[in-house]
Amino acid sequence: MATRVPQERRRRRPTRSGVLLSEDLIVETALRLIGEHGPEALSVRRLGTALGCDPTALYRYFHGTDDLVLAIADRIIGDAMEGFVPGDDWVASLREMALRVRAGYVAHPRAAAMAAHRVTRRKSEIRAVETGIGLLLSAGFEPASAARLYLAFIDTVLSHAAADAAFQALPRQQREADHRAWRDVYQDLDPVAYPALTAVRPELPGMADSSFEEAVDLLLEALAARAPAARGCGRSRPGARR
Amino acid sequence: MATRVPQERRRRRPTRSGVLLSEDLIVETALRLIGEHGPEALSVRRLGTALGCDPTALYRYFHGTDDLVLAIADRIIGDAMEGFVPGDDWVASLREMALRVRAGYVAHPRAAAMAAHRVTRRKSEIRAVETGIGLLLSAGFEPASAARLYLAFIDTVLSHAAADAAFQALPRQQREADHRAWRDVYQDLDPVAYPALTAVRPELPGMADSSFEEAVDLLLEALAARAPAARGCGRSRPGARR
DNA sequence: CGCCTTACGTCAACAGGGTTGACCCAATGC
DNA sequence: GCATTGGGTCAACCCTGTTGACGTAAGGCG
Repeated sequence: MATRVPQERRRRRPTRSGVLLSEDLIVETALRLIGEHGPEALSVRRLGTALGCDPTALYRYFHGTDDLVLAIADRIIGDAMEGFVPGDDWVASLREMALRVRAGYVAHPRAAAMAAHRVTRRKSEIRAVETGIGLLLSAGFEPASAARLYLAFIDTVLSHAAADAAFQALPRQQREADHRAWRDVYQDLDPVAYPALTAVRPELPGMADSSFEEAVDLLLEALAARAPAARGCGRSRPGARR
Repeated sequence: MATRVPQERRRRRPTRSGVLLSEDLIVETALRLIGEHGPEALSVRRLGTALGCDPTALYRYFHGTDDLVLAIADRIIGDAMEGFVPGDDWVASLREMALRVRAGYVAHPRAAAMAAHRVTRRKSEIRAVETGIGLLLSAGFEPASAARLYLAFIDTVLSHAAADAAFQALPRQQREADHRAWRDVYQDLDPVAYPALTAVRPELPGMADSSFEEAVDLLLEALAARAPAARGCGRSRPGARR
């Protein structure tokens, strides 16, 4: 099979059910499908029926599942960052970027779980990188530091977001089991063998919650502390948790 | 099918090829299989043939794929943390924990990619949590802070490790394409539309590398800065990158 | 020592997945 | 209006996890 996907103009023909396929329509349908019928709903075959076309028609638009996934990922990034304009405060701006990306991923857990660690090399991703590195440059970092630190920042954001998304993407049963684990298993431990866990026992149920914001805040504190145009050292926590 | 998995003693019978199955043997074989034949090699059926038994025999030992995955994950944690003893320097100790966990995950990419975000609720995981929280308590944090910050720390470590593992787990073709993206796509951008990216252009090929250590160092800096028994504010970078 | 129970290895089958090559119609360029 | 060929369709292949039924041999017990 020649999986040649010309992205020039195309010579589209209405599908059996009358729909005109397009890259955008496919990606949108994929996201809708995931949103409506849960994380497991994304498969070439189901996507085909949802679009009212033969599943294999998709191979005319994407080289394969992977290609489709990258397109979906870039769409999520684009939607999440839509309307975002970086403000004067670079720390606050990075923080908002982080929250937006995470929200976008959690809204599409299954897709995010597949795509979060990839390089989409598409429009929206490139724009986001441009914005982020721009913010660090505006903070006074050298180009080399800016690139390196942006990578550390965005990787943390993306991987945390992916973790949250992966958790959302679990079948309800497993999700609840993981959640209960902190209440159940970790509650009945031998105090002698596990003194630290015993000391923090009341806090353990909270371990099931996401640590996303705390992690981002810690990271931004460290960045602010390292910034040439420093924002001070001790007290620059950009936001309180909970 | 009654997926009842008694973990008491069992009444084992040699398999058709003469092997005596056991939970440990299955987990070890799974890890070996992944290590030898690549990330795609882990499937119930292949695991069955590797063990010299019918694939469905595994269901006598694990409730399903998920259960098996959790067992594998805990084994990885256990192997990675084997022989680790926390030292006097809590920052250095946390740093070593991070590096060990990451090394363990990257060594078993496919398994890690499936399991990194789960709560195994098994022996090795519990021991690791005990150690980590103990370190933060020893640093002088209140129990509530210790639990919360440990969560932020370990989630960052785990999700970064998972990201690295997920990348390793990609088919070679996709892995190389993602890697090349930073050299190719991101090199030929319009300087007017993308000033920041143009400013850091020489640094972009490095974006393909892992930012794990940088992120961990940033996080540990922030933790050290927040610690009651402070290690000082500005200059506590626990390790230099590269 | 030998029976009975039942754990557990095996087998066949099902539903779903991605991907392919062949087929052929109709939209487009000339 | 004709030739070209993009692209929608169909059938088929091989993979996956999971199940219920089946029977054999291991272990407890008399």
